[in-house]
Amino acid sequence: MQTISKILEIKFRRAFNQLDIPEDSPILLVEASKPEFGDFQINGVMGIAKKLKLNPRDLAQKVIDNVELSPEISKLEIAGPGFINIILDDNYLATYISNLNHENRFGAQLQMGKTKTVVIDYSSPNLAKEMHVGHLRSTVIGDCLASVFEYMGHKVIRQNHVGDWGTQFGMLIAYMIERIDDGTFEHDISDLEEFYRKAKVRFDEDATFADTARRYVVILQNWKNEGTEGEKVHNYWVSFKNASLEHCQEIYNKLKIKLTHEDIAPESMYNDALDNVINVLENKHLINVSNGAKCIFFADGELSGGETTPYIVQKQDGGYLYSTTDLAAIDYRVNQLKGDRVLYVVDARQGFHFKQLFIVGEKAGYTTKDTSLEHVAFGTMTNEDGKPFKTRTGGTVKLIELINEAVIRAKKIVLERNPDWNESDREYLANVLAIGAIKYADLSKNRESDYIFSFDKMLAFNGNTAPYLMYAYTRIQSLLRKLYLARSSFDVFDFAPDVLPVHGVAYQKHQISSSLSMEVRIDEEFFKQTKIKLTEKSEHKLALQLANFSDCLYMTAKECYPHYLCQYLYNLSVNFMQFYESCSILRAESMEIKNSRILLAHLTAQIIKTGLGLLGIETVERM
RNA sequence: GCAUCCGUAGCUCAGUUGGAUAGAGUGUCAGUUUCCGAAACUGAAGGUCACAGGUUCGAUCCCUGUCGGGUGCACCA
Repeated sequence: MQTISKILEIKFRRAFNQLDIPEDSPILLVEASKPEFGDFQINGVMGIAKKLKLNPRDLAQKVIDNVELSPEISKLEIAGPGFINIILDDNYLATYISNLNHENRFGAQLQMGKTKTVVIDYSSPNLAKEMHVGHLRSTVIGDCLASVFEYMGHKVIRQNHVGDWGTQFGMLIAYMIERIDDGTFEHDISDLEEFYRKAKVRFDEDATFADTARRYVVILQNWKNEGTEGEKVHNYWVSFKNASLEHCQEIYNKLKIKLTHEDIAPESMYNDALDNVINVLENKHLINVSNGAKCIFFADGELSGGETTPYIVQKQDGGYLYSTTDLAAIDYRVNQLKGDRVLYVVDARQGFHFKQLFIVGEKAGYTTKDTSLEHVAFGTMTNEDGKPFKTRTGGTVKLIELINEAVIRAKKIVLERNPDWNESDREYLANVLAIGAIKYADLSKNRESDYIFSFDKMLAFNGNTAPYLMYAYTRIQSLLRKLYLARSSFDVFDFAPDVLPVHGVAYQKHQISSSLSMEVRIDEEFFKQTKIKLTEKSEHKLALQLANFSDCLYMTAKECYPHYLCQYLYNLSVNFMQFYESCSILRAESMEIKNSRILLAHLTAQIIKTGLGLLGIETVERM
C-alpha cells in the first residue's frame, strides 16, 4: 500500500512507457488547482508533446487511452491545452481511508522507505544570558521538524548546541566568585539577565576585575593542568551553566518543547577536538596565514560571490573561534552520529557563515557524497512596524515574558467566553491556547521570510490559527461524546445502544480531574464493522484530504517547511467544517451513512490532533 | 562595493522542479440558528503579482536591467 499520488504516478508512468515516452519525462502529478478540475491533475503532457513535436491534446488522449482506470479512477478528462484531470473513485477512496489509522501513522509510515538519521541542531541558546525572543523561532521550528521526522520513522538526533564558551564566561565566573566572597550570591541566579548586566558593569569599570576575568578564561581552557584554582574555576563554571540550563528547561517545559538534558551538546564539548581540526586542514593544505590568523581562502566562483572573505579558524593569538567548533561539530555529527541529513535551524543572517562552513567541511573530508548539510534558515521576528522585536526602551525581550504575556491575554479571552468554568479549567485552556497560538503563528508562515509578531493577531481566535484547528477538533469530540451515555463521572462510557454496536473507550490523558482532557475514542470493533461510504461532494473532498496526510508530511520533511503541515491542517479543518454543515451526522438518512460519517469525523479529529501534536501544539476536549 | 533575501488585495500571508479565470484569512457589506458547538458556515466587493524588457503554446515563478526595502561581509557567536 502506498500513497494515492504514488499509485497514480505509477499508473501514468506505465501508460507513458507504452507510448514510448522517455522515462525521464516528468509526469507532474499535482493536486488539482481547483475543485472543478477533479482531485489530481497531470501537467506533464504539454511539455512532453512539445519535445516530441506532437499535438498536446492528442497526446493527452493517447495517454488516457492507455491508463487502466479501475479501481482507483472513476474518470479522466482532457482540459485546456492538454491537462489531464483525474477524478478518484468514491469506493476506492473510501476503502483507502478506511485503512488509515494510528498503527500505520495515518499512512505516514508508507513513506519510510529508506530510514535516515537526521541530526537537528536547534534552539541553541547562549548560556551567558537568559533565552530571549530571538530563540523562539529556532526552538519552535526545530522541535516541529524533529517530531515530523520521527513520526515518519526516521532516526532523529537532537543537538542543542548551547553556547557555554567564550570570554563572557570568565567575566561571569569572576563576578560570581566576588558575590560569593561578599556573601550576596543567590544560588539560583534568578535573574540571569540582571546578573550579566552587573558583571559587565564590573568588567568595564574595574581593570583588576577585567584581568581576573580574562585570566579565568585561560584557566578554564587548561583547567586540568591548573591545580586547585583551575578546579575551583571549573566547578563554578559548571554550576553557572547548570543554573542557566535550568532557566532553559523551564522555558522548554512551558512551551512543551521536547528538548531534554540528553540533547545538550554544548560548544565546550568540542574543545578537545579543535587542535585536530587545524591539523586536518593543514594536512590538506587548506590553510593560509593572513595577518597572523589561520584562514581558508576560496577560489573565484566557489562561493558565487564574497570569495574575498576568508574563513578564519584560528586567531593570531592562537585562540579558536566558533568556525573551528562548527567544523568539529560537522565531523561529530557526520562521522560519530552518522547523520544522513544534518540540519541547522539557525537565523538566516548566518547564511554566509554556513555557506563557507559547508564548503570547508567538505574540503576537510568530514562529509561524504551521501550526507546533506542544510541550513534551515528563518527570518527575523519583528514588531508591527517591521522593526526588530524589542522592548520600548530598546532592550531584548525575555522569552519568558513573552510567554507570560500571551497567557495573560489568553486568560482574559477564556474568561469572557467561559465565565461559568472553574478557575483551574480556565487556566489550563488559557495555557494551551497561548502556547499553541505562539507556535502556530510562527510555524504557519514560510520560515524564510521575516515575520511580524502580533499578540492581537495570533490570539484573534479565528482564521488560520491554532484556536481554529483546536475548535474543529473539539467540535468533533463533542459530537462523539453525544454518541455515548455516561456510565460514571469520568472514565468509562457506553455507547448509546441504538447508535453503535460495540463498546467505546474513554480515558484520561492528564492527571487533572477535568473533562477538558477526557478523550473519547472509537474502538477497533467499530472500525472493523463500519464501511465508509462517500455520497456527498463534501465527503469526497474531506476523504481526499485525509488521504493526503502522508504526502503533506513528506513534503514538510523534504523541504523542512512546517507551514506546509499548517496549511494542510487548516484545509482539512475547513473541509471538515463544510462537510459538517452540509451533512447531518446524527440525523443521517440511514444507519449505514451515519456510521460512515462518524468514522470520517473521528478520523479527521485524529489527524488534526496528530498533526497539531507534530507542530508541538496540544489539544483540549472542550473549549 | 560584493553577496543574499524580499516586494502578491487596505492589513497578515499562501502559491510544491513554469500550468487553466493568481488563492486564503482578516477587515468591509449582505445572508444563515425550532436541527450534531455561530470561536461556525454561505455570498459580494477588493489585484498593473514593484516597474521595464526577454525566453515560449503558456511567466507571480526562469534570464537581464531599473526602483524600493531587509540582512550579511577578517580574527564576537
